Amino acid sequence: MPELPDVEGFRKVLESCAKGKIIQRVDVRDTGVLHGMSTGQLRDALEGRRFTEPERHGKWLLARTGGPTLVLHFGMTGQLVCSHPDDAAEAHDRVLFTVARDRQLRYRDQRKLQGLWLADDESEVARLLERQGPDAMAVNRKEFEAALTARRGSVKTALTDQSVLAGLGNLLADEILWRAGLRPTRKAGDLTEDDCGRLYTHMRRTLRSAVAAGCVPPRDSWLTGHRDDPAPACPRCGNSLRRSRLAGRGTVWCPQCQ
DNA sequence: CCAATTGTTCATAT
DNA sequence: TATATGAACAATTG
Repeated sequence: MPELPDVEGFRKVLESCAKGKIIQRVDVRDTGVLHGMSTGQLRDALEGRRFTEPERHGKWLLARTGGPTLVLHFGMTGQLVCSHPDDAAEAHDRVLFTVARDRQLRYRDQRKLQGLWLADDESEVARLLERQGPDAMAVNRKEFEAALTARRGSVKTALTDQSVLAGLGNLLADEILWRAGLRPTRKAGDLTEDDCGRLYTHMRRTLRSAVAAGCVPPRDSWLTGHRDDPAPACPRCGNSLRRSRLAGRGTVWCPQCQ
């Protein structure tokens, strides 16, 4: 699930649930999600600290404390939820942060593809994010165009490559390309200035709606709402959508509109 | 048992 | 070097 809009939603969960609150207790129920630290090290680093304004870059969430920064990635199935400490932990609640008598932030993840990192200072934060391109929400038109046209591969591969542009995943890339009327297989380097402009505009519009919804919404008018239909039809022209495989991922597109 | 799944990374091939 | 591909990671579903 988690692409940029989902992670932005998790950032808001962290903000409303825990910003300004002191971390009273850290409970690790599954050490498999900890990267490069032990339970004790995580506790020692965070307990007694206060969560400050959280940040997001691409699909990464930075939980700052004024001291060490907790860095989170949600893989395909992770989420961040705000619960009551007395609520029974669910099977996939991996780490619990008690921040008030009645508030507990939970890192929940079914598959444990990513997890939690701890950065002692800004240079360690930078090291963790060093391979990330500009954030898809923050990038300006010129940077966007420069990043894309420098690529020789397909435009979909470029859009989902986090080192080119950070935040777009498989669903968003298909959705944006469909709206912009561009085939996923088009070479990024062959895009005209007009193509790039359209792509940028649709990326921003799509992101804005998806961030408002907290996910890439499976609406009827969106391509995403039909990609799992048995015989998917294009919500714009009604023709059958085509499925293929690109960059190792399931890709859906409309041969008529794109 | 097989394939597939929204993400990332690594090895290998081109 | 840059890019493409498939495997691996883990867990679950069809």
